[in-house]
Amino acid sequence: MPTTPTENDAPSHHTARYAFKDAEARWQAAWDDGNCFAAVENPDLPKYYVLEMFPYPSGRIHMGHVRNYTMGDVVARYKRARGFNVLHPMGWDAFGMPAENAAMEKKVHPAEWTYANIDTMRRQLKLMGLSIDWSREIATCHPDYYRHEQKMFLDFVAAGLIYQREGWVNWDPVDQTVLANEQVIDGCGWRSGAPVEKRRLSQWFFRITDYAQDLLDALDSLDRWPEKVRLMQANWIGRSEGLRISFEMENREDRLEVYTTRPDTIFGASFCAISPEHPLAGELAAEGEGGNPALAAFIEECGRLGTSEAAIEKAEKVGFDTGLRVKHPFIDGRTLPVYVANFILMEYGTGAIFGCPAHDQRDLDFARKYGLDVLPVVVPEDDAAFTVENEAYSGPGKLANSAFLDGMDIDAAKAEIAGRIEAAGAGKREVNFRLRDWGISRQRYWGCPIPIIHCADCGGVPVPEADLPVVLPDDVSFDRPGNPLDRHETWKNVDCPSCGKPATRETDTFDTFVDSSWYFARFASPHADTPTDRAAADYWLPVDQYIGGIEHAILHLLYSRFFMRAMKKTGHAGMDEPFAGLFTQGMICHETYKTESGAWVEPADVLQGHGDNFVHAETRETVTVGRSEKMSKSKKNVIDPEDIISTYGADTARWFMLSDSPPERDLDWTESGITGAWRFSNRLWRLAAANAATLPPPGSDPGTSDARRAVHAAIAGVTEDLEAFHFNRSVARVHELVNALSDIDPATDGGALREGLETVTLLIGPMMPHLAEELWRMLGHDTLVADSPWPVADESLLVQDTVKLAVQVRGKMRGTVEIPHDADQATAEKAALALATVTAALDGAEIKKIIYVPNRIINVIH
RNA sequence: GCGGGCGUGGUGAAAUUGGUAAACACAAGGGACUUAAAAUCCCUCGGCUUCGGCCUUGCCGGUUCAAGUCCGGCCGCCCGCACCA
Repeated sequence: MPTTPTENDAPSHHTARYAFKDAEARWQAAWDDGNCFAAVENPDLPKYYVLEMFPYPSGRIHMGHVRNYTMGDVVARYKRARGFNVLHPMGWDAFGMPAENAAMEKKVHPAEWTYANIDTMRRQLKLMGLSIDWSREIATCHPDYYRHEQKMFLDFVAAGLIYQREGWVNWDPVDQTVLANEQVIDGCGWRSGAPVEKRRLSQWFFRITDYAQDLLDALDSLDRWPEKVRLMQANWIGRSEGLRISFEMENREDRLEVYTTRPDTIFGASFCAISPEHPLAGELAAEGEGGNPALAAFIEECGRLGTSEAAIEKAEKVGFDTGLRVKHPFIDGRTLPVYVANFILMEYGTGAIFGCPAHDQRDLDFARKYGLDVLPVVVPEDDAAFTVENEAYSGPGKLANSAFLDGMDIDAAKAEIAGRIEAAGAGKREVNFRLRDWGISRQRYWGCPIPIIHCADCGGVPVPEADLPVVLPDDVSFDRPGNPLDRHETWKNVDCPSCGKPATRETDTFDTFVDSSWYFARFASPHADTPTDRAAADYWLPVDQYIGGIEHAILHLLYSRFFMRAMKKTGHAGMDEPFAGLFTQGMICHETYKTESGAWVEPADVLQGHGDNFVHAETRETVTVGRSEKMSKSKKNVIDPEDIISTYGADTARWFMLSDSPPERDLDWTESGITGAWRFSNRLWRLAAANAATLPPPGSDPGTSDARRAVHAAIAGVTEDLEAFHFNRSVARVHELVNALSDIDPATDGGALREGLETVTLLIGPMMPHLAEELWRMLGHDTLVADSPWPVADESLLVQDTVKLAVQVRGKMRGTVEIPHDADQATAEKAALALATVTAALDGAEIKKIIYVPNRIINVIH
């Protein structure tokens, strides 16, 4: 660790330091006393809702939070200064697994653990000096919050937005719960990292697929979202246009429904394949005398292989010839074998395909393995000798070997087949989505109870509204794995609200992503008796600027978009899209250290020896410096924000977070970076402290000094950069301004220096709010920067009388000339041609052309 | 495999969207102040140079009066999705 700066050293102007500890506490109290950041609906003012993704109360804040909330606070304070009625709230995403893990490991109740963490993190966030309306604080684990979630669930059920069904689910064997598709990453649970298994369970689902098309189309309207996030969502929704074809089967009355996006390749079809979970597969295994034991065994084998997603990905493509054959729809007398194949997904399309090996790699692998025909039916143009060996061809070309399609391009052939199939009543055009309905049942205690009672006679009965909320029981134990609600007899066993007979509560709780799918709406009216107060929600929503990590590009951001639509349908909100503007920040990275034995080492335990040699402080093992990676406990490369804040102050931490790296990019935590920020805050403080006493009073004439141009250029520049989220450039411009102010002679240009110091104070207000208040007071003001309007640049000062014009000869730089601003071409030419370097470069040659871009460049061509 | 992004000094980066490449900072080196250190202040800081200049934004080519920026082709990293028919 660096030397801790001591406060209040010698009073010399060269060595005195900013006493940040006292100042930061003092100004935070002043903002509280002034109730500065309380948001009140006011239809006469333009509103601006700034929101950072709310934290999970894991224990302590980390650097990612500091960066996230600093950016949000800059936006909130800047917009306030620009006259907006700003809403900037904070809350806690407080349900979830870590609380239960803590309960199991530390024998502490999840609620107690969670609320203690919230207290710690609230205290830490307050140290940062954020302009938050704390009166709107919410925690999703509190019944005052989740009772409204239960109410909306019942409304959603009534509106047909929710259903219950049994189905295959992703089961996390470590967390002992179901995961949504979005929560399975590379075949493993997003939290536990354990390989996910397949289980069949009864689950509640949100009908997000009903909105697939709308969620896709509306992405175009989100013009203040990163292109990357919109693209990721579009890919996730995964729209595909194709054709459902109904194949006639030999010796069977029913038909085989197949979905394809390549109907043009129908003449190249050499087999059909169905999922092991397809009903037909089961029927064929059971039919006839004694059934088909080999097929039944194959299906069972697929089920066993398919217990983990990871296994599926590595599994070889295998099939089983059922002996059944289907008739080719366009070739009389041609039939195709029907296989059961392990790579066909029941959940997509119809769970059945036709295989065209020449134009699909999977089909080709399958055909080679089972000796099926490979007939190319799309041939690239100008390739007479085209054949398919081990690589399927999926590029453009003309149809061949395809009867009436021959010579067509792919699109025409698709249309032709679709038209004929539809005319014959043998299928129809169909749109399919990759997106699945959102399964929200979790077999966990620490979540919002699903307000349903299961009755043997009445089925799943909604809990009557009068009985809401269904509150989690406190008396639970975590000495056994599984869900304690399941074995809580008095909580679980209740009478059916419909018929009065004994019944049982649903013991599953909501996926915590449900909690975070509407919290932004609750912030508009956090104390309302209903989920939302429509007047408040209609005033504040949508969130104008949302800020958070890219890791939520799909999960949280897609769920919330769906939830907003569901709330609109049930009258709880009036719009479709929750977030008008989205900014995704980069991560905080730090160097990693490893011993020879491969163990990670904390930066504090590393000693630097000679040059680039590092050793472990205790063991003296050689330590190698690894590449910079995302700060994480497992890699032991974390820096605790509270240490930094207590050593350097919140403003220094905030300033460093905004400096150097563009906010969307990863930021490398460096010791020198934070000390640099600390030195700058002191330098600025000293500049003001050294001059405050002798400056002319507030409101004095700034005079006509040239220095004023730098002041107003800084206003214009910082304003532009903050609007565009270019915080690192704002920081650079403030540096430039302070450098310029340091050169002003207070004796001759005191008015200009006052204007400059006041301006820089207001400009850093959103970024280093405590220091800004301190300087403002020092400069003789008794108002708060937090209540002060943003400075306005004097346009007339931005235009310089003369400009330095770049001079080129045939595109090569030859020097610059100083000419009047907006000078005409003749003036510019005369000045340029008078330049010695220009005459030398021309060497008497005839000038053919002169290109002149006023105030920028002049290019002489010979 | 499919989709997307990125590549600029020792380092983080900037470049008014085609118009003086390297702003601002960090690190480094030199100096001042100091018994000394810290803090602070000043200077140097892309490369080569015969001191005239020449070269320089991953590599090759193109468009243009002019290319870090636009187009084509390579190379290298990073991210997302992935048996989706």
